Amino acid sequence: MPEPASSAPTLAGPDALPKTYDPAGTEARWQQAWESSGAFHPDPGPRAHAFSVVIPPPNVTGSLHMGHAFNTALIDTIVRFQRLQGRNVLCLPGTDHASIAVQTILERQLKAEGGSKDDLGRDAFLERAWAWKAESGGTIVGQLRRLGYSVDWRRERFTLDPGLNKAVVEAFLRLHEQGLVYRGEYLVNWCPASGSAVSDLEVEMKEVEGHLWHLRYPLTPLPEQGAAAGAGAAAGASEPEPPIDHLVVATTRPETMLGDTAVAVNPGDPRYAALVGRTIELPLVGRRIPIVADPHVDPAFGTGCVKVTPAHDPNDFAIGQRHGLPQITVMAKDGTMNEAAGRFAGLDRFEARKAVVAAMEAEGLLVKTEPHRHSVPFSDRGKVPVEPLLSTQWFVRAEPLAARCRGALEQGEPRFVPERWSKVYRDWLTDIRDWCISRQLWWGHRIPAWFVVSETGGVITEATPYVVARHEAEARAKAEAQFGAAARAAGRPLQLEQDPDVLDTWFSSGLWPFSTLGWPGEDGQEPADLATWYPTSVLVTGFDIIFFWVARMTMLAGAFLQEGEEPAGGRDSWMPFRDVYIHGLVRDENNRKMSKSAGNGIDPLLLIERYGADALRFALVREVAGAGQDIRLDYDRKSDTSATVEAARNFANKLWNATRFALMNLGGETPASLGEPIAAALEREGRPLQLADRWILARLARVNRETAERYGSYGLGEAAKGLYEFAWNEVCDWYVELIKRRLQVSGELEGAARTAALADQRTARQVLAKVLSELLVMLHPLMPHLTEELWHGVHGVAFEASADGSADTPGEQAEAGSLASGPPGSAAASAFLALQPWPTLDEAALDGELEEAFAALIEAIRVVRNLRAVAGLKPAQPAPVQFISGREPLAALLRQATPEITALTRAASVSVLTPAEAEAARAAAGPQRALAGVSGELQVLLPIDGLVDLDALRGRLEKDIAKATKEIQGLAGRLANPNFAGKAPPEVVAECRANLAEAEAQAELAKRRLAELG
RNA sequence: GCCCGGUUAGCUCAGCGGUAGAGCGCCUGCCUUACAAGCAGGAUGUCGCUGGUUCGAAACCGGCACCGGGCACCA
Repeated sequence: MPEPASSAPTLAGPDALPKTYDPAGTEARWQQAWESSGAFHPDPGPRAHAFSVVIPPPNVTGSLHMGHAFNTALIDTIVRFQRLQGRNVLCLPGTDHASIAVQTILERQLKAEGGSKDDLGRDAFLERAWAWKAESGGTIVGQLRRLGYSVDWRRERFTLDPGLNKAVVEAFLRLHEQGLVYRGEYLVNWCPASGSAVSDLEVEMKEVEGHLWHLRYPLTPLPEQGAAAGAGAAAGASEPEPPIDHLVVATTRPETMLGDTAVAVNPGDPRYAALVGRTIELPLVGRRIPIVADPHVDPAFGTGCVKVTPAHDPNDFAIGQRHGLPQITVMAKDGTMNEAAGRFAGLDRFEARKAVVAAMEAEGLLVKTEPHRHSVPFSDRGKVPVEPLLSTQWFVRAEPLAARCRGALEQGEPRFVPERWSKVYRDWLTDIRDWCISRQLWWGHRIPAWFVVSETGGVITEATPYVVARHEAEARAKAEAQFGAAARAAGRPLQLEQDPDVLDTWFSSGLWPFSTLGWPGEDGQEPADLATWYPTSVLVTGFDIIFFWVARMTMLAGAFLQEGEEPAGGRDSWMPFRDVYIHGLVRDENNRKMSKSAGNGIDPLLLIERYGADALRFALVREVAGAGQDIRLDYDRKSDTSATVEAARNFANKLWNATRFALMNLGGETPASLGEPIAAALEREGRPLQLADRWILARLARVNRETAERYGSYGLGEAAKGLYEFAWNEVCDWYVELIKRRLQVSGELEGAARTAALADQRTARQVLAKVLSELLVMLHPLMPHLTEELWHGVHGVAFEASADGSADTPGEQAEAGSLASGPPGSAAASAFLALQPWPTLDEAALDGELEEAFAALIEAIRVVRNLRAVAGLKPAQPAPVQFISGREPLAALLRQATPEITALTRAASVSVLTPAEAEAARAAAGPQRALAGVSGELQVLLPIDGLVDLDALRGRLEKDIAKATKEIQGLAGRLANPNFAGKAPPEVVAECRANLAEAEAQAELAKRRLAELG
């Protein structure tokens, strides 16, 4: 093992650290250190101090995509901030078994191998599924770690693991006891591809170009003529119309006609009123079916006649219920026609469609075929049209659960961020339909129901009685109690068979916020984790699963975390989360949602390898300023690069170098050894805070306050942007530049001058150390690895930590480019930046006036630089600078900052004059050729006769004049309006006047200078 | 049909009553001993259209157009 290079933290020499930040080693090292020290393993404690998040468990369907990285970045930023705030933070990770998705993948694999799940058998199939889970789950967990997720891996859960299964069984049982789970035969969405029922939510309507076939259905002839023919009011007064002998119906699914059991017309439709009650001879089938009147039929659409197929269409099903029509199923579960379809039996449903149309045409019953664009329900997973099919399934009665949630929402629970999503949630909970939860799949939670098959000849039928139980023994006991005696009397031993089906994945996901915390617990004892961390503080997820997941969680929590009217366990709410932070989706460069199936996903690992996890995180979070909005990630597929992430990487590099600069200039000291820069104390010591110090400390305090406020209220993008600007545009661009002169005490100084310079140097060092250190803390939630590394560098913690030899340190620690020589041992775990307190806000440092004044100073320097650039002065060419200002605060500031101005503008000299002094000088010496610029009321002159490009100067002045003139026109126009002066607030009017005066002064100055150029 | 968003610089987006901002890109000049993944300077917009409210509208209200999304769905 290489020696934990004692040279690495020798930060004084410029050679100690490379010029560019290399994230790979740093990130791996800290991930390892955080984990091995248990930094993110909280213990249960008082609820008051707790903060908890359960992560949305990714499906074990392969690997993570950018959406997960985005979600992770947001959650981790939030929980890391809360940790810095001193909360007892639990962030609980896990994965979801994704029943149908995983089964689909496995079946596809088997098919490719020439087999099928039925060849394999249920047990072997499940074995294979678990092997898949191990692999995919491992990949995903590895990716989450790579992002630096500060979760408690000890508490990692999988929706199919034993603890969660216990919760699922318990939930099913209790819902069943409450009558909220029932079994029955209904029309469900059947996915022929996966051979299972799916819920309404798993169906996606797609517009397709289809046909509308008009079919002629002959009426059954009346036994005797005339009786009913003239009875209809429609016939009117005139000639009796020829008697109607058929109806025409239109359909998009002709094959379903084989299951027709009626034709319906609107009850108010005069054309057909007389026919209601008569019958039709169903073509191809020969069945005699009634004509019924039902308000569902729109008389204006098509012919106003609708064929009714109760077993194959939801609307028809409802009509059938109203009229007591038989339900004839003509299709099998694999999407082929069954025996009831007569000669069409065995044909695939789409083949049958063609065959039925052909047959009707052959019989002269096809009236016409129209192209017709309409919506067809497709299965989300199977990607084929779903078939409404009658079958016996388990359902959750949704309305009572939804009602509780609607009630809670009226009380503001949960709080949606952004608020508008609450409406989407509420609307879905209104007029909700029952939830079909059984799936004809193998991979999932087996339904805890046992059929007493001995009661129905050894097979499961719709009529077979069942018991719901926690396990087979309990089922047997229950069955024995209910059916035992009768069965013995009848001489047939009780025979049980567990329901072969599994539960909808979302049933187990719906329990996630409490099942992961130990619900339902043992023997009625409340689990400690549940007591501490339920309700969770916030759920962070995409808007696309508000119905699937968010609403299911609130509904199920309402069933279990409530005792009577009160939340269980003495909590203040049964809701699984206080806030729901809804974010958008990550879209690709063409604004398409990134998804695996669309093939446009970007592997987060690719970007992490190129730019670092911190850069990716920062880039993603920075993009979310308008929360709830989708984010578009630019990406060049040819080169696997992203300008957005690259910019974040550059920021990381900027921080690296700022720290490098500090370490080279702090003389080996740390914030602790330097001590806090306290204004009063420094004053007493005769080395007071300088202007720039006070300014940056004022800015630091304000940024501290703003950032904490933003992090705490889901303004993560704004927090990121604010810190970026502060770090780069203020700390680096100005503060560091301003103090360079003070940090480098010249060796030529002697005696008292040297003592004073060294004292002032210490002041600057103190401020720099404080600003940098606190900046790193504030940035930590966004860029955890880099800040952890730099913070250790600044604080010199690495020295102490490496002193013990770090027995378990991996070899890579000593690599070049690491600030810390190694992660601290467990004893030093609390020395992690991740576990530091948020910097105390220094209220006294806040100074709005100073910030404003300093902004003016910066602007003045900018004007000088601009003038120099316009005049084409060489960067190194010194030039005198003259400021003319009548405003004392600024003038004083300029005088005070003369050394800084000199350094930052390459000034040969700096003088600050009042307008009167300037006039006097002018009168004495005559006009001088000079560059002139204006910033507010401040005039800036660079008297550099002979050095300048006169044409460029003229151009510049003419531009100034034009600009000022335009401004004068606008402002004067406003002031000329009597209503403005009368109605606008006085301060606005005053500001307007001041601006006008300044603009006029600017124009005049520029004109004068132009004239003086000759 | 119902309900949400969006339309601002070449691109991605902030701003949400006081006469336009950032990042990237672009142009000019700089290897200034923290950083060329950088520094300094610069250019760039009838703020979708149209009425209205207001002293004042990118912002508030009405209408329209276009783009995106969700829900429901008539055979």
